[in-house]
Amino acid sequence: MARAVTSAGRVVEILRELILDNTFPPGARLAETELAEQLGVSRTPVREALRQLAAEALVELPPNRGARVASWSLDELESVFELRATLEPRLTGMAAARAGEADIAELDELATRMLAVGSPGPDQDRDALVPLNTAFHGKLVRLADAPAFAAALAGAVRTPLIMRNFHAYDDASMRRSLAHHIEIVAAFRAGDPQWATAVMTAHLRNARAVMLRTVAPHSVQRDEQTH
Amino acid sequence: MARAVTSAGRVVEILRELILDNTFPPGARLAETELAEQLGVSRTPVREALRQLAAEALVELPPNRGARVASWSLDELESVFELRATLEPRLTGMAAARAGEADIAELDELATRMLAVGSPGPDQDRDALVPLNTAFHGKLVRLADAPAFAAALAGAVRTPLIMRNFHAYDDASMRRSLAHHIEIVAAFRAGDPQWATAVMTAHLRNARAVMLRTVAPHSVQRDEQTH
DNA sequence: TGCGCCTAGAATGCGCGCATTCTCCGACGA
DNA sequence: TCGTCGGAGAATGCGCGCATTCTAGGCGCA
Repeated sequence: MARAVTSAGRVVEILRELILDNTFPPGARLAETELAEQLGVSRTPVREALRQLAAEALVELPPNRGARVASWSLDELESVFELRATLEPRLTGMAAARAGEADIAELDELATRMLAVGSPGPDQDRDALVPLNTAFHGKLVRLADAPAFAAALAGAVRTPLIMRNFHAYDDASMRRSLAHHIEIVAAFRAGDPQWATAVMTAHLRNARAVMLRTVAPHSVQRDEQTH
Repeated sequence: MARAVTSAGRVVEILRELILDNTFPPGARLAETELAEQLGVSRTPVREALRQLAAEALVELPPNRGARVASWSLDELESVFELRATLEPRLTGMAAARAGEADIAELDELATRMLAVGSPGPDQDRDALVPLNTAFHGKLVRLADAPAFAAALAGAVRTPLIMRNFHAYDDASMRRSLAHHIEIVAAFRAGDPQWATAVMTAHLRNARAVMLRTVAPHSVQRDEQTH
């Protein structure tokens, strides 16, 4: 990602990363003064950054009451998956129709590397999966070349616990997930958008099942402080 | 809509309305100093508002270069319709499954009033359609009770020329559009989500055709100034 | 006449400080 | 003991001003 040239832009990137990393958990207070001090800028760029993040639904910003990291209820998380399950398969189909040889090779490379580092066993490295997975899905989004879809999806993916949590996968689900990437590449190679669409649907349903098992037991709503 | 209590919040609402109203056309410059003066506030809340609107993709905000109203290419507009055509039918189906008697009566009322004020003839009032139409679609969104869908859709609808332009409809398209609302209510009453889904798909395809006829002739990209 | 450099003006980026509002906590009364 | 009231401290809302960057127009030179 291109480094922002303004202070406010940098603060946005830093805060977004910290929120998605769960360094600031849902409900955590984001005090302007404190953040400004820690980041070495004045309150002004921090305020602007918080406004932008509020528009992205990453933080809540009630008037006169300071900013907190947004919380997602189970219903909302399910809704996010439902949204992805609606958008991504269709988007994958569009991508399949447009992918050239070089694109397919790139996806193949990513899927293969994910299979290598993600397969259950002594060499498994779940954290290494995150950037590869992001790259894979990002490539599909770019191939589809549908700006509004990309924007809508970006909003949906901007949710903690999503796209960033491979530790929750049991071995069987993980194997399925890795196989899906490979199969999507096969569908691309076969020039079969419907096949690709179907696999992506399965991919997301699998991810949804993992999420439900992870989140259902404990509550998602939290109200931690960070002092 | 609840009035914002902060200056920055009010500025956001005012600017958003002015942009969607096409008072500030795509490409128009939004100078902080000038806006602050006109709105009777300092530059600080204006800056924050512009940041938020930039996050909503309503304005472009390149560093050190001031804000301009975002432009939408034909491709992007088509993509917006594609997105709506993907989300709204599904969302309508969900709404159909949840609607109670009172909800259906409310939708019926809206659809009937739209038919009354929108039907071609001497009493036609295309501007009166806008709030009714917004209310109808908004009711569907609320009924579906899918927060992520609602957010994604809100982003898509925040585009000039969309949902606000009934003047572009020819008589036949207008009659179809009005009939669709009535038919959706019928599908709800019949408890048939698939029927509702299908009608909504047709509704959006019809709207898309109108848009293409409207926009295709002239370019959408513009670069006006407002001084 | 056309191209490039340079300067004046204006606009943005952001630090700073005061007025207002909120939160927390102790005192008072039921 | 519980609930209400009130004040001190802290945080937010926003106006203001300076440093930096961009833009426009004029001048010199090829």
